[in-house]
Amino acid sequence: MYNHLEIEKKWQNYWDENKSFEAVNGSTKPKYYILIEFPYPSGTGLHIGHPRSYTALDSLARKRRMQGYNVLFPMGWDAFGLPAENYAIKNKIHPKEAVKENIGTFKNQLKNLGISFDWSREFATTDPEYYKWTQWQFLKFYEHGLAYKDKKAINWCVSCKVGLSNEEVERGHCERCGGEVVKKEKEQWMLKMRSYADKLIEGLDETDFIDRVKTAQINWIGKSEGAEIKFSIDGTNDNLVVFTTRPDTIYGVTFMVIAPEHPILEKLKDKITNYDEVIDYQIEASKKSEFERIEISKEKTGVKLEGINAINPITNEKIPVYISDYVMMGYGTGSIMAVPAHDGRDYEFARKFNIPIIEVIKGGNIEKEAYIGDGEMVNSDILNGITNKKEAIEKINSHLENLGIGKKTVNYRLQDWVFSRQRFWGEPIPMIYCDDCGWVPVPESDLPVLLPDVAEYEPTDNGESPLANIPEWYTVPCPKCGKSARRETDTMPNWAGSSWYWLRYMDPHNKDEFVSREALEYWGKVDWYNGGMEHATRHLLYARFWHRFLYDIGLVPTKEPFSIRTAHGMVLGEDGEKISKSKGNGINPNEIVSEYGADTLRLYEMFMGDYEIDTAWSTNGLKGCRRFLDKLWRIQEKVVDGASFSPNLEVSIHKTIKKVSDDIENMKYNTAISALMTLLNEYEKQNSITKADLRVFITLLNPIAPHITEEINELQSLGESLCESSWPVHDESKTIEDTFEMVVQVNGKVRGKVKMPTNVSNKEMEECALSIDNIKKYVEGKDIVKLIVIPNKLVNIVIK
RNA sequence: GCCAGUGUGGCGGAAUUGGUAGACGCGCCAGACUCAAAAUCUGGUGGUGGCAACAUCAUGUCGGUUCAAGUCCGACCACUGGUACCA
Repeated sequence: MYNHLEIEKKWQNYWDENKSFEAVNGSTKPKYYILIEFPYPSGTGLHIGHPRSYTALDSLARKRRMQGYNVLFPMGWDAFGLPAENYAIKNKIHPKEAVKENIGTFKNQLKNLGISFDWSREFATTDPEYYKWTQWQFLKFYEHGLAYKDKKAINWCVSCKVGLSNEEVERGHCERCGGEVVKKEKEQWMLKMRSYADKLIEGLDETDFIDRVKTAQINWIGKSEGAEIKFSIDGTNDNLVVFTTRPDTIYGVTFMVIAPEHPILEKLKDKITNYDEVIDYQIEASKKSEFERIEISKEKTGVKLEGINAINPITNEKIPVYISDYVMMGYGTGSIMAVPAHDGRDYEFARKFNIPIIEVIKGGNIEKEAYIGDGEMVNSDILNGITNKKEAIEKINSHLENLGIGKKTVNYRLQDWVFSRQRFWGEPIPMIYCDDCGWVPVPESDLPVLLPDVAEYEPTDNGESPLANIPEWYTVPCPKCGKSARRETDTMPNWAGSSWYWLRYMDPHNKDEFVSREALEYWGKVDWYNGGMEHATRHLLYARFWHRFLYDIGLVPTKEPFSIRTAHGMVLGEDGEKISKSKGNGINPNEIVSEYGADTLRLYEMFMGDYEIDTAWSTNGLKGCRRFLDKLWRIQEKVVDGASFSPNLEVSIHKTIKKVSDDIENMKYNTAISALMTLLNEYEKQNSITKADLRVFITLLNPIAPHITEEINELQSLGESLCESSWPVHDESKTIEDTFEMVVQVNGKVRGKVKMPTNVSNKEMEECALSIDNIKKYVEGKDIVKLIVIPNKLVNIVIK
């Protein structure tokens, strides 16, 4: 048994005092930038899941340093956000006080884990010196026309009283509080992320993100190619433009549907004879929350617009127009051409409202259901007889284009980023509204726009930010004309500060620029970025958009911010369930560290399973890891002088160097550790081991269990401290055993095993295989059809 | 519905990418040490049959390819996460 409390503190102090992990800008060593998502410093401290990703990337950082890299492995705090604000409301203290306290707790916990962060670069997104530059970058978006204010029906969380982006809504509920989300018309600052949709898709080619992250992003952006087609309204000059991915089915259009909120209704109200009914339906639809619209209304509802008809531009037939909430204003054009024969929703609607159904693709039975498969085109004039969908679409597209009634277009699921939050604890949006000049940006020299020190942080009931209650804060002279004007009182979303933080780490104390050009050029891309899967369509998308914009305006030298992106699995409770307060299945990292030591916790979290996959916590498993470290501690009794490996350990050592080196690169820490366990078991069987044997072992283990390995290194005087040593390199020729166990199969079943010298000829293997008693038993009296020999592995005898 | 992931002993999980299924760890059983316990050490440990050698079954299910399949192909089932009247 060793005293982990003493040893771990000792080495943590050593690293601090020696600045062992500080990165140097402009060093001649090759650079390597490792990043983990900085945490939100909550009041409850570190979660047992945090050390999993932190240790993994810490191990990589420590290995890279030993491999001679100038490693940047920074840490900071994503400290704006609702929890701090809610805490402040409850306890009547300024959120910045709560944040300060929580950061202290977190930092202390991280230090106790021995994570090799470069603390000299630490900052929080709530530091005015930092958010000054977040505001500055917002002004750049504004300057380049990518930030605009618009009145839009946005997602509104009823209980937080705050607008949310699409990315923040989960199944119709607020992702933070779980409260109901409704649509609400509100003036919002928006960032034109949609115009970056293609760049965000293409940019993925320049990254090494794991596939499931790439797929999640591509799906979220939701690119869909199709056509816009103009349908005129009979007897008017008005048109309805629809978006469709299947223009080839246009001959099957028997009605149109428009969203209840569609602006054309207002325009046509004099022609619509049942306008009262329309209004009733609109009111009904607006009362439904997004959630209800999806979950409850399986049954199609709608109202026919009496008194008007649309004209199918290709057949010139009159078709009815309906409003229905199954068509959304927010996607496409808010109106569709309905092809009931070949679309499930249109089919349902047509059945309910007794609308004719025209088959245009052969292959299904339209009496029973809509047919969505491929087939021969029928009832389609110029398209008749075509069986290839692509061909049909191309033909009709060019036909429509020639007639001037349609054109190819692309639609995206991705929306512009709703960038306003009606909250106190966020970066103030640096804009001023003047009655005469309109929106005027705050001059750069006036940045940062600081948050005021006040006592009340409650949002107002009319949906305004708490800042709207503070006239002495928001009343300012217009920067343009000097007249009294009003600051924007909304603040930025929580995602703003995390959309460029990796850049600031490169040059965190710069007072003149958000980051210097030299630092940007030197550090380039983040080489390896790790974070949770839950951020694949949120933070990671915002961050890439933001960075790409900075690239486009020449502020950063790389198109994409991150090269490798990995995602860790969650640590589940001992019961296999997601850890939550209500289940009471939480594990306190502080207790684990003080009882078993940081090395044990680190080792266990790396050993518990595949890094990418969720795994249940097991205190017994943890104890097993401590047992391994105790064994390592005891192995010191066997050490004798010796500068080379023990001859009977040499092969195992070289194999282990290779295995551990490869496994760390591939995030397969669990098998790296099991290889080390196997090697230690071998060491234990020896009467003595050399200093070289021990030194290489603790060097390989050091990235994962840095404290105990440094201590043993010092106690046994094995060499300079491990954090200043080099990573061992294996000798391939020494990884080969001189014997192997030959497996002998008969018809693919293992029937015998025998030890053979490595690299014997195929012939010798065959002969030896056939001489085994148990094999003879099977082979006797049978014909040998084939003999398959895999050198240094097996012989398979195929008999008949 | 669609997209992604997962499915292997009592448990967490391995399997060199088509070549000994179950590495390593946990748990359990037996033994050693001890007055005793803990700790530690040694041995055993997928099921079934057998004293044993060995045989046989076994990687969610069913089928296929192959000398050989956890791994490849085809159908399906279950769970988890994401997403959704997306036209």
